[in-house]
Amino acid sequence: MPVAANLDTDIGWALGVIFRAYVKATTSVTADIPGGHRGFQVLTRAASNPLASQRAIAQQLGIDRTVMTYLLDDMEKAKLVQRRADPADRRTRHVVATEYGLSVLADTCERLNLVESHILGKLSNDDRQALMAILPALAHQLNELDPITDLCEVVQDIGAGPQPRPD
Amino acid sequence: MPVAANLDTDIGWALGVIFRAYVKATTSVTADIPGGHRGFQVLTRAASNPLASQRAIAQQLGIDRTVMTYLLDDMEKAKLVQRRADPADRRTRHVVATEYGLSVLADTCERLNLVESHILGKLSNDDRQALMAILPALAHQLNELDPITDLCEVVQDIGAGPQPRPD
DNA sequence: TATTGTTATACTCTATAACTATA
DNA sequence: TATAGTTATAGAGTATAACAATA
Repeated sequence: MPVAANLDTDIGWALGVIFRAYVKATTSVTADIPGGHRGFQVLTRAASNPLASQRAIAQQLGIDRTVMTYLLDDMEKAKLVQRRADPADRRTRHVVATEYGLSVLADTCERLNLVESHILGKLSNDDRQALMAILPALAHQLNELDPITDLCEVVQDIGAGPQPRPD
Repeated sequence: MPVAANLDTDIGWALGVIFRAYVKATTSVTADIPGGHRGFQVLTRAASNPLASQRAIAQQLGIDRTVMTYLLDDMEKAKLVQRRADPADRRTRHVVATEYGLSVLADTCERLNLVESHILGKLSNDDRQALMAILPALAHQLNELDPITDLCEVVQDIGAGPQPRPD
């Protein structure tokens, strides 16, 4: 029986390897920020939109709202951001970056670009530019296309499923 | 102060979103296999190379060797693979897929391709083909380029680091 | 002594639900 | 009633070190 799967065509494997490598490589770069690369992303959102609520940031970044609470607690302790009650709806809190947070962000960005260059290192210029264009576009699509969860329905129509386990 | 970082150019964010979407979407597809998509990858390696040792598979897949032990315990209980002592070096164990394991693998592959198509759904044909070529190539490079760990040295040369925290 | 694999421990993430305060 | 945020708990995943067997 020939096996169709090999690692060269397994996108999941490739994504995992690349993502892990990215996280590993950026760990030292984002060491100043609680939560590492995730804290960095929160800081980015807070800096680019001072009216962003916890919930909005969490949704955009795929972070659970309960995790967001802990993360922001740490980031506030580190003086990177501040929570401010929205006067219009006192349930929601805006996350705003402090001056110090902005300086850390700028510094981190600079070093992050170096790491990204290193990660994408041996790709040709064409390939690199293609990736830098396609990856964010795809991510945006997936982020808006919310219910990725239920692919089982799509998939269960194709056949009888695997053979019963020999017990 | 203009902020250089925005999410559109943040490869880390894009990778995270895409990887999480992939894992989420494949969870139901790989439900037959202990460890989900990771168990699937182990099964793939075992099927494509019956002489692959635990250590070799773990290294290739970026799985800790202690995790590999638990994972293989579960996969053996599920009758998907067997451990066989290498006659040449009795410390190492080969991981071989069972007949049942191969059938589960084939079935899973089929459904996985559907999920991948769905994930890459709205990309143009050109973009999809570009991704399917670049991603695995990059992953291979990163996997061989072992010491991704120490980018701090590269990075620490560029400047004084962030400003001191205001206390 | 070095390596493969196993076991045990602790630590970090994450998911879930219950709770508050607002609307 | 529904929503934003918080808190507490339990579970999964992960890292670490100590250990046995073999080289």
